[in-house]
Amino acid sequence: MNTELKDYLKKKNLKATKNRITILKYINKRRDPFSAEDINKDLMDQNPINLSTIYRTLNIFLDNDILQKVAEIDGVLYYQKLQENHQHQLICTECKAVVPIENCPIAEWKDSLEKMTGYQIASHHLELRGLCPNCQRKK
Amino acid sequence: MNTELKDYLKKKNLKATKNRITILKYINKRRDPFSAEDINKDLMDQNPINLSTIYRTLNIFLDNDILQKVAEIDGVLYYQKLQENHQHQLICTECKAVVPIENCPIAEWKDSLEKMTGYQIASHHLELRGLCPNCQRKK
DNA sequence: GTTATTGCAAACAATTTGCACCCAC
DNA sequence: GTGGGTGCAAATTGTTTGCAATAAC
Repeated sequence: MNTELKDYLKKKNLKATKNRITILKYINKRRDPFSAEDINKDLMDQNPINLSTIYRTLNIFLDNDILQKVAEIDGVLYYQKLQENHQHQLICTECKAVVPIENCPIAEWKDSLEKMTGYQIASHHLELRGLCPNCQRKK
Repeated sequence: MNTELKDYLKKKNLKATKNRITILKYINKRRDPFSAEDINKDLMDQNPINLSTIYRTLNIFLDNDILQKVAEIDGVLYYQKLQENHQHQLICTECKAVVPIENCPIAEWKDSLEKMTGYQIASHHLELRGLCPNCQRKK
């Protein structure tokens, strides 16, 4: 049972505990960013896991390139499964729904920006905010 | 003394207190993003101001379009004087030097993104990171 | 059996808040 | 003089940590 996930963790030199497998499953299922609190609430009924354990597991998953931080909003960290391809977030300011954006115009802009500034640009972080179609209707 | 700053605050319907003028001066001088703690440390010698007061003042300045939040890093909020024209930050990962970037490719991209997603995009936040010319030489 | 992981409670750090005093108007 | 601004201490909130019990190997 869950042999695949167990092997995945072991390949990363992580002990395959019940909690880690539960959290890993959760991460794999969710397409949008989530917080530690989200995990805690969503697993409460089936597999309650202590908040400290969730935080510790998230940090271990970050270190092992399973997860990535995608935002920090009002003092809350949001995570997402590490994406192979570069992507950004479009967040609804009302309901907090998130749309991942795949194509990004920054790449093409990078060269000219490096020439202008002399900087050697290594990475960037882009967050867009607005109203989702649903919340527009409610206004 | 400081008549200009006093009038500026009064025009915004804010009482022109000593603390507010001191903080306003600080904000006007600084070109790069700063935290509440930065203000506290930098004013410690000349004009010590209580941290609560600094936080309260920053929030009032945010509400009155004097300030803007520019980042939230490791649980710390960073602010900057509200810029008339839209701008972003290019931050050196070594020495933390900041170059403000005036032109931004997102504006042109906005329309097509709104069509694609149905979102009504209100704002965006872009942060670029890399090595400044100085720190490149040192490597 | 050994060592890493877990749950619990306590610690932490940034920010906010309640309250009595004080200053700008 | 009055009401908003301030300092102080205490509360709050998300996250981290110390420690004893436990589970993975």
